[in-house]
Amino acid sequence: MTVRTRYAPSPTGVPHLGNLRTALFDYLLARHSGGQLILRIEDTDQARYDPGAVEGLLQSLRWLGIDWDEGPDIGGPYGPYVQSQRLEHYRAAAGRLLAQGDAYECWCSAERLDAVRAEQARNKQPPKYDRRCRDDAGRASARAEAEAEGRSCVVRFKTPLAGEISLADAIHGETAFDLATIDDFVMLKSDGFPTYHLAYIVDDEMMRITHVLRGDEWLPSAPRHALIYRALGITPPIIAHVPRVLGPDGAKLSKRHGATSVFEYRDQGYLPDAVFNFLGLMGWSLDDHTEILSRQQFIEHFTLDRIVRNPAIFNVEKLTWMNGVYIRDMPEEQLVALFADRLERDLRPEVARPLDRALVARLAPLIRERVKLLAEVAAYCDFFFIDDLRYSRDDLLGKAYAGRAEEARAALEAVALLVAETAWAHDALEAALRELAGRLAVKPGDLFSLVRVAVTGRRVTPPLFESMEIVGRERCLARLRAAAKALA
RNA sequence: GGCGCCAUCGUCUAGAGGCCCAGGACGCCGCCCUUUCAAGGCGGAGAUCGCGGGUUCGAAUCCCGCUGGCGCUACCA
Repeated sequence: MTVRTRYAPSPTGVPHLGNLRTALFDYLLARHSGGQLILRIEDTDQARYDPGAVEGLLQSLRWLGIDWDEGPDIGGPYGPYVQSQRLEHYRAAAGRLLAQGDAYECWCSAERLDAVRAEQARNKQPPKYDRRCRDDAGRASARAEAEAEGRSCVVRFKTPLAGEISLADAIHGETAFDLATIDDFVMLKSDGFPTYHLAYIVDDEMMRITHVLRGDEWLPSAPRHALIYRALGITPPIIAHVPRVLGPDGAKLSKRHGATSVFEYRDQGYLPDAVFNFLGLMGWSLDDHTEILSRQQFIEHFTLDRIVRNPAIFNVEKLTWMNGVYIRDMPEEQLVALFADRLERDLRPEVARPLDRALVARLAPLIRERVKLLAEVAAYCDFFFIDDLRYSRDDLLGKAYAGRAEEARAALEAVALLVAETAWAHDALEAALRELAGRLAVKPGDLFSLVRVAVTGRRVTPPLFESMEIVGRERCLARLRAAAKALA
């Protein structure tokens, strides 16, 4: 039997990292076993429906490099893959359940339901539907009221009043639930749309899904699902309730923890490979030491039994570290393209575009091991592109030359003289400046710092002499003289 | 209130009775390298394996209880 997994998000907002992690697991499981990943849109909540969300969902998956075999955009043999287009199937299933006596119509008003729950809460009772419509008499009177008010009904499952139902979970094992604690839950809403419980079961069955991965917040509803499977005569798929991804304070990941959408990470310059790797390790591990895994390795090794049970707290610092690893390990050519694109976006507007790729290619090796986020690139190398450097007098003088502007000015003049005549190679430049430092009786590092700011406008830069070599003699000279002049 | 899930360094995790007075990674601290910053190398601090009982010659690993955190308890998913 081929494995068929599905990722079935609700289009209710921006794609969330936690959800994406589940999608990643679905993808990995499918690819590991040579099966298929199905994408299905669960838009059964008309109130929360966000029309732009589907496109965002698709984009975020594509960005992460997760591809699917059937879905709303590409179709497939079991379509449509959007639940709002499959209402007839849910109605048919509900009809069957009704006919079998496993469900009943409930005509109670929302107001009555609220009142019942409020009363239960006052009495410290578990809030549950009081089953007024479960028997014919109650239903008839409720129906009369409803029809007088022009309301329609919902369809509820007729949960057995007593007994137990047990269910198997691929991660949590077997759990038994007391049926007495389970409500007569709604399967079909009054607007004709199904609830999640009915819809996913009908679809998974029709779409031949073999493995269901979902957040473990669904675990408490699983016995309801077991009831539906049984009543419909469906053999349940393998179900795995995966632990969730939480914010740093242990609460549900939300905007106040910083970025929750993949797009924000993408825009900051996190690489899809790094995010993929990082997410793949949230709740799953290969062994006791492997941190960096390629997509292929993930696919090769991913199995359900190595998913942990406890929730994972999202740790951006580790993601950032990992991103740095990916930047350092990336093929040169690819990195240059990435840097160039990013620079074209981040550099001051007066810098002419497109950028000189050959120049980017020269500077890339100088900064690649310093950059953890693409967003940092410009700060490391903007001086290669900009001549109008902006720095303060204090920055220029630094600690070493603080209060000794005249000495600094003289030193810069001397450097300029050397720079004008030294062979244009970083090692020659370094040798010359070291020698000058000796003559000036200053520490080489102090002199270099002065020159660094004069030439780059920054106190933190790639290696100075390699940078100067790339900036070029004339531009270096101009910058040194400008700095000296500023100190005069 | 009811039901359920979870519980190893701050964080991600390894661990499926002896290999563990608990290993790796991020982060943190120190040293080395060094023109700044990184990267890299070396070293360190950091978990009485939530607590209490069992079972066992022996428990992070099995059982029970407790505590804590979280989730569900909607005509949301």
